[in-house]
Amino acid sequence: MKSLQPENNLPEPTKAELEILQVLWEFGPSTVRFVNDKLNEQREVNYTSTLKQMQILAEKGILKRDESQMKHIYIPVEAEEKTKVQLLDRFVNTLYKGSASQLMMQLLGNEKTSKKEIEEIKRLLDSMD
Amino acid sequence: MKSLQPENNLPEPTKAELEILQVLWEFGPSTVRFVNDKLNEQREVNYTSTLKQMQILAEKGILKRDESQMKHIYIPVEAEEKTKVQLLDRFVNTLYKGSASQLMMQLLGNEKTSKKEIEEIKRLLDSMD
DNA sequence: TGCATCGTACGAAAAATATCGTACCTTTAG
DNA sequence: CTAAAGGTACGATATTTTTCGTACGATGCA
Repeated sequence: MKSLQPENNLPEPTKAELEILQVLWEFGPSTVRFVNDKLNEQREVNYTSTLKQMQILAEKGILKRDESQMKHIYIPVEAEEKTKVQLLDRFVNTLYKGSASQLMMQLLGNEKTSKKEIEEIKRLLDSMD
Repeated sequence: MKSLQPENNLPEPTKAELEILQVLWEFGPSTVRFVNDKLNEQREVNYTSTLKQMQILAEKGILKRDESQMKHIYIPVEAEEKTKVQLLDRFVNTLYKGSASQLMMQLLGNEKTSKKEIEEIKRLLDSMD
């Protein structure tokens, strides 16, 4: 049986894994309890489910953990930026054959992208010269 | 057991499903045979696997098919743009809390985004006024 | 000390995805 | 007409991802 997973580098985080990463990015290194509480603000999840996920993430090398305390602290191995860049890169490649400007066009054409956002982007570009 | 799938609208195409959609977008309505051949240029897939996927896509309402011939022709229901916009939207929301400009910053900061791409983007923005 | 509370470990079930084998129908070349 | 080639249908199996139940160790405190 063939695999769809990209053989290359680090494994792509799954949806549930991303949810957890987001919490860690936003609030910094945390315990399972903390992450699970945050998740439950959005949807019901069992504590042990979150625990398991975070253990898996640790196995995969996406998180590391500090076991010196009884309450283990989990920490993302890679910085938020790096992981996001990686995901973005894959996204652009998959959907836009690597063309960032094509992606841009859709962002700009999207009504949900506000005038304010567009202004922000322009300012960014200008400041790059 | 809880579901991670967004309850809202149309189901998000999976990886394997996206592969198929890309072929249809690029080459227009096609037979399973054609799509499968294209896929096999990239990786080994059994004909019946592709067939099954496309049937599932049809069930989900993502593809429709013309059965008037023996060789069924599959056609994407939604236009390429619409589907991509939807995926992009979800992507921005998930990773950047809906901030398009934040996504932009990463695109621009990414070394893989060439000077040429950046120029292209600038031209785009200017032509929007 | 005894027990409620809060933690981790871990196997296994459930769900979602992806792949394939086999049956069987149609078309076509000979 | 018949066999080979090529098509669809569809259940079964694999794989991956997600969730949960149960066991059991630490801690805190009456």
